[in-house]
Amino acid sequence: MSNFLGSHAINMDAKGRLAIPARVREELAQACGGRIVLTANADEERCLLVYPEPEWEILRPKVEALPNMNKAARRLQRLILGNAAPMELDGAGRILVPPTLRSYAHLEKKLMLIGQGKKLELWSEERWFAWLDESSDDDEMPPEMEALSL
Amino acid sequence: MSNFLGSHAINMDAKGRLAIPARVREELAQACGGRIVLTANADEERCLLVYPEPEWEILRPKVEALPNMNKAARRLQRLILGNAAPMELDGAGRILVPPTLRSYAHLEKKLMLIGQGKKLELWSEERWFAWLDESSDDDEMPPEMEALSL
DNA sequence: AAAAAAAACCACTAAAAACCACTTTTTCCC
DNA sequence: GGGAAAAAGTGGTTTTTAGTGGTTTTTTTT
Repeated sequence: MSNFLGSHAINMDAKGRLAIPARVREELAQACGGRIVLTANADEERCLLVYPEPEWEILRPKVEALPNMNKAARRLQRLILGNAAPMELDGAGRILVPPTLRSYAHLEKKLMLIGQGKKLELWSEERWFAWLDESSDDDEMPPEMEALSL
Repeated sequence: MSNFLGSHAINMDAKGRLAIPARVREELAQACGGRIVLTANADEERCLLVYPEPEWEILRPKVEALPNMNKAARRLQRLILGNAAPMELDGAGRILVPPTLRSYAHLEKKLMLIGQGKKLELWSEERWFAWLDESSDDDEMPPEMEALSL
């Protein structure tokens, strides 16, 4: 199973194409033959999520099965399913980010690609660094997190 | 079974015709030979729902069978059944949205078609983006959702 | 029967996707 | 450490396909 780590600065060209860094490209080739699904992140951080297709196919049914008379569940479904874009890397190892996703995550030229284990996150560089600077206003931790010893 | 994903910007012409994006058109052709049912969404979001006919025929009896001494159930029935419009794509892959549904969902020229798994949602572009910007005022999550790891 | 509206058909324009070539950076070997 | 070769990243061009708009024919209504 894929295990994405580290962060990479990348540039998007005028057509919305972005070259996946070679290291990541190799991992993607192995995990899914370059077949990925790009979608919106559901929480308040406006970034995109990059799933290898097999990973996405684990997540998708869970999201579709949520009880959608519930408002929070509907929102998650609309964001995750409603923004999902399956795609393949082109001959030069690039992907074309659809305009709707580009504007959702406020992507301009300079981007950051962040490894997150089974998936990757794609941020506007500006927003990534702004987020890093945010005070981690002490939110409630789930018990699994309380028990961690880093 | 059909599995609609992603969002598409589309324009409705002066006659109320709207061209289904080619990707979606292919999925519809496969799922139902282009035979769909268009109806109103029942929750507070004023959008339309697009069902492939087989999918609709699974849903319809369930809605009809609801115990309609209940006010919420009656409302659901009136909206879903009372607005349902079966139709087929025309030769150019377009559908003609009935005027009543057009006004229900406040559809003007610019629309968004949102994949939601077994169905699609059709929004006024303006309303879709307004909804995206809404704060996800922390509604109660169903337990299935609490347990998700995206 | 005529006129108007709706539906089906056809043609043109624009945008997206695939292809190709060049430049820059990195790595390996001398 | 320098040079050469290979790989990676970037940009442009061409071809195909999708979207848009107009026209004609058929049906319905007055």
